[in-house]
This record gives sequence, structure tokens and C-alpha cells, in this order.
Amino acid sequence: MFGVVSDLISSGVLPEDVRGAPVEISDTKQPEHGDFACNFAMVASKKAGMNPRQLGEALREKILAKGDSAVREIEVAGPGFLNFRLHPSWVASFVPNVLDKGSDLAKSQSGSKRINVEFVSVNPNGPITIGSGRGAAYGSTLSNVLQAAGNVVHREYYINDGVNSEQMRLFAESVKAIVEGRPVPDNGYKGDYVHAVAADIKEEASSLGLPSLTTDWYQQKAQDSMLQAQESALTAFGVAFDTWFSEQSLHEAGAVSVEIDQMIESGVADANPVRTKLKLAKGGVIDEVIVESQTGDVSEDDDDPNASAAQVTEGGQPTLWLRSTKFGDDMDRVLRRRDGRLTYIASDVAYHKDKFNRPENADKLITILGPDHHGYIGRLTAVVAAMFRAASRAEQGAGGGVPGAGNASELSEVEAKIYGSVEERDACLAALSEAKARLEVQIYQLVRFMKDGKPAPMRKRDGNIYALIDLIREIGEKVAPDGTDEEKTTAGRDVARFFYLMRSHDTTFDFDLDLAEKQSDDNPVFYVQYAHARICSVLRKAAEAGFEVTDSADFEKLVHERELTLIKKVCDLPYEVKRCAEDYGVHRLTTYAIELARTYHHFYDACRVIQADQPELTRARLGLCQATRVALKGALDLLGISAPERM
RNA sequence: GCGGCUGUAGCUCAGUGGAUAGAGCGCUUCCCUCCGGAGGAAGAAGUCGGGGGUUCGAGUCCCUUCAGCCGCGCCA
Repeated sequence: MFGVVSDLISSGVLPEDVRGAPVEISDTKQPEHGDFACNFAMVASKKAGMNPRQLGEALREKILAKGDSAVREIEVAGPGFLNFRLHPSWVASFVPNVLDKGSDLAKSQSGSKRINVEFVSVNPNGPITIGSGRGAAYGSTLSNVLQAAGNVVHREYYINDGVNSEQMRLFAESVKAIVEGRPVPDNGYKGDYVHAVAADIKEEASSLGLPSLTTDWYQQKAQDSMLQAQESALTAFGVAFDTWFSEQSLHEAGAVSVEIDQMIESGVADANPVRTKLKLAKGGVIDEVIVESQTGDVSEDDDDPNASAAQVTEGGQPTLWLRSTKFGDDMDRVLRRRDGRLTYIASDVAYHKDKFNRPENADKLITILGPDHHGYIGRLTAVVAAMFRAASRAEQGAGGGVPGAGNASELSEVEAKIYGSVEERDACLAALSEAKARLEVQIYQLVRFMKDGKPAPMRKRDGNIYALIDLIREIGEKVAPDGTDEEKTTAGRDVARFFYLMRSHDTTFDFDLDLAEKQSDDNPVFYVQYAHARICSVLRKAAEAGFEVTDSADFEKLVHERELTLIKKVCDLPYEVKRCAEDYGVHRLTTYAIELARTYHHFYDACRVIQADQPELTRARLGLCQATRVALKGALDLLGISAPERM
């Protein structure tokens, strides 16, 4: 196509202008539009100074004159589409290619980055919930897809085990109370799983002597126990991590205090008793800069007098602020509280530095967070930007900014309040743009679980949490009632993953438990898996009849419309994967799997595979069956769903 | 107030700026001498929330408006 356009330009039929017009070849929706369509004539008609159909005619003749073996026919249709019809033999020649590639079919070399994908990362004070299940399914599949697209992928789980965390403290105290036979504190953790954790460590506690054990000891033990439960639930769900990274290890290694010193030194953090807040108008435009004084009573307009009283009485040292408003955040954030304890943001700075600076040296970080964290994007980006800013300051010495940033524009009134100087502004904005380029935060949206047509509660009144492992077990029990425990887990995992991945991660959706628990054709998971099992059955049957699958059959025998449609669908897999890797929309793989299964069923219905009196046709169709199996299994593998040979 | 998500067939939802907007469920019919019927074929069903704009062309991109769900701590 490019060649043809280029020829026409050289020969003076088309003006030079046309060279810039994009050439797009797309799949057609309707068979009468041929196999592929090209819209070039319409896109370029203005520049060419010809009407689209005229231009299309010219292109058509030129292409046909080239005598490409793939093209059988071209017609100019509609407003100016070029509809290409391909030779069936050319289409059929892809079958042996697919057979050669085998399990590599889904792979491509479109990406070449080193990517760190962090996902799930829930606190070690509770089980993986069905809400986090979406992040687990999404993160693991996205990782698979990015890897298939040619990237080196590192899967990571961040353990929020900072000893200063209030939540972890409370969790430890709750467990301690249970072990000691006392009632748990009013605001403590009360679910069954807390008792399970207590039971898990009780023996060791008793042997060490209860009175000697501190809350610290309980925190460590309770957390270990919980982590183990989380890991086993994730394993059952088909999710594995390369690294389980401990927040506390950063504190112990002194990395956090190093970062804090560096931030103070470079001026992105300080203890001035003010807090900058930005009032934003539509579109993120800064409307007003508010600098609040933080001296004396922290009284703001707080409705809760106890809370502010507590803050005042605990006051020991001035609050340390991260001036995150310099990096696009809408308010400054606390790094170190009045009582001296560090916030999670402090460790996040050190954590992100670590991710970038490890030997494996990630080019890009992807962090997958739940819907309750979307306000965290700005904060996290600011944290990384501050980290870059502090690091560049440290390297270049004091005054190191970005020399020759080229932006000599003066400070606006708003900028003056935030940055104070042109140099500071430019350096901070440069750091921010680097942070945006290298950190990508993906938020998945809320899942609502529907049972009997009504929303199922995520958290029960007795303090129990609807855990992912329970979801897997419940579905497995319904869908594989006669299976072994392992079969039930696999079935539950397959169904749950498929359902989580059916919709874009970026959109809220209802998880239909009633449908998920149906062991019938209504359930899309089984529809897809059944297609795979059916192919395997045909292949078994063929083997019994003495047929072998080879890549040297006479594939030109494949001329039926449904055979050709199936071949094209099979060949789509690597392109689907590539697209998913580009826009992270991995839900398309479930749609693809359903469509591929359907296309196979169509073929199966119209084209009998095993026919003793037509051995050549049989061998060709067996090859196509095997190719379909390769694509189906390829898609299911990426989704983390099993491809059963029998059902 | 600010931000995120959503609005497409009776229901649940697909949909790469392309031609007559597609599936599944449900509804009305039909196909088992059969390699697995957990399958297939046909039909009815739509002002793509409303209004502007961008362009050869908009469900898709931009603006605006209406409706719904969710989130905005010195918790993580």
C-alpha cells in the first residue's frame, strides 16, 4: 500500500502532500465487505484533489497490477473504501505458521521495557477480600500480557508492615487480647479470621509465657500468620509474586531517614508551621492558593473536639511537611507527625527509590490500586517527583536545578506562592514530568457482588470479611460438587478470574454470583472451556482413527467460509495481546476467548472434521482444530484460567 | 465543592473515528442416523441519556447539560 502510494506520487498522479496521510487497514464487520478494508482513499482525497472513489479506482488498479499472491480481488465500495478479498490459500497458509509457533503464538516483541507491576498490596491485618480480588486478577493478567508483548516484568507485593502503623498496632492488640482470654478492644478487630490468627500463634505464646510478650511480638507474629494466609489465598487464585517487599525493612535499613534528610536539604520538605492547600477549579486549574497556619491549637474547623485536643497534647516536635503542592498535589502532606512517628508517605519515598535503583532497574513502574485510592494518584506522583527532585539536588549540589530549561517565563501570582522562584518551579516541574513518565497508577473500579438479584454485603455484621478464598470455595462447591478439593479450587478460581476480567478494570461492574455458580452453558467460562474440551475430544477421536496432526497437511483444502473465518480469528491473538499491552485493557481477552469459542462452534457445526473417505481434508481440518486449540489455550493461559481437556 | 466511574435492545453488557450499531440471557420458531447438545440456525426487539462542536464520516474525540454509583483524614 505504501509502495503503491509512493509510486503514484513519483509518477505525478498524486501530489507530494498525500505522503503524510496515514494508511490504515482494518478488519471488516461484514463479509460482503471483503476480508480487509482500507480507508486511505477517503482520508487522502482532499490532499489528492480527487474524489475518494476516483482515487480508490487508481489505487485499485495499481495494486492489482502488482500481482500480490495474497490479494484475490479489490473493490471500491461505499464512500470510497477499498475492500480487499484474499485468496483462501493465502489465508490457509497461516495454519502451519500457528502450529509452528505453538504456545508462543500470543507473544510479540512490541515492548522492550523492564516493568515493575505492583498490585494487591493490602495490609497484613486481614484476608484478601473479594474487592481486592479484582486487583489480583487484573494485576496478574496485565503482568502476563505485558510479558507476552516482550517486556521483562517484575511482579511485586508491598507489605504495609511498618511498626508505627496504627492499624497494625490495633490488630496486634486485638490478637493479644484473644490469646490472653480478654475481650478485644471496642474498636479492635473481631472477625473469625482474627481468632484463627490467635489460635495459630497461641501455642508458641503459651510456651514463651504470656506475661513476657509485648505488643511488638504479637504484631510480628500476627502479621506473619496473616501474610501466610494471604499468600495461600493468592496462590489458590493463580497469583504469584517475584517480590514481597517489606515496608519495615526500609526503616530498619535507614533508607527512610536518608530520604527525609535529603528532602529537607533540597527544600521539598520542611517544618514550617504552615500548610499549603490548592483550591482547584474545573480541569485542575489552580483557582486559589491557601496557606494555612498550623501553629498553636490545631483547631481548623474540626467537629471533633477530642481529636484536636489529642493532637495538641501529644505535640512533641513540629510536624514535618512534604511540600507536595510543588508537584501537582492539591495539598501538602505530612511526613512526620507531631509525636515523631513517620507517615506511610515517608516510606513511600524510600520505597520508590528502591524500585528504580535495584539491579534489575525498572524503566517503568505500574501501581495498581483500588477505587478507594484514586485520590492517592496525585500524592504518589508527587512523592516520586519529590524523590527525583531531591536526588537531582543531591547529585548536582546546592542550587542544582535544570539548567537551560528554556522556560524563562516569569512566575505567575499562583506560582510565586508555591515555588518562590523560577528555578525552583522549573526544577520541580521537570521532576514531576519525569515522575509522570515513569510511574503509572492504574485504578480499578468497584465491584458489586450480586446474589439473588441483590447486592451481597462485603463485610458482615459480625466483623467477618467476605474473603477471596471463600468466594473461590463457594463457587467451586457449586460448580464442581463432585470434584476433589483441588478440582473445586481450580473451578472456583477459573470462574472467579473470568468474571473479574470480563469487564474493563476501569469501570464499575456487578459480579453476578448466581450466574457464576451455574454449571451450565449460560456461564461464559464453561462455554469457552467447553470449546477447548471439544477440540481435544476431536483430536483424541482422530488419533484413534489413525490421523495425525501435522503442519504439512494440504491446507489449501480449507476454503469453507467458516474455516477461513476461524483461521483469521486464531491469527488475531497476537494482535489482541499487543493492544492489551498498549492500553492495559486486558478484559478484551475474555471477549476474544468467547468469540474464538463461538467461531469454533460455528465451524464445527458446518464442517465435519473426521471423515474417513476424505483423509486430506480431515488432516487439514485437524490442523485447524489444533491451531484453534493453541489460540484458545494461549488466551486462557494469559487470563490464568485452565484449559481442560475433558469436562 | 473537587475528583473517579457509568448511561447502547426488556435484562446483563461488547464495540480500534468507518459502511445497515453487535453478543448473551429472556421471548417466537427450527436442527440430534452426529467428531461431546455445556452445540448450532432463523426471527422480533434501538431517538447509543439530552444538546452543541470538530470532519469526508462520531456510540467512539472536544465542550455543555441531565441522571445514577463511589471517593475526598497527621488511617493505610
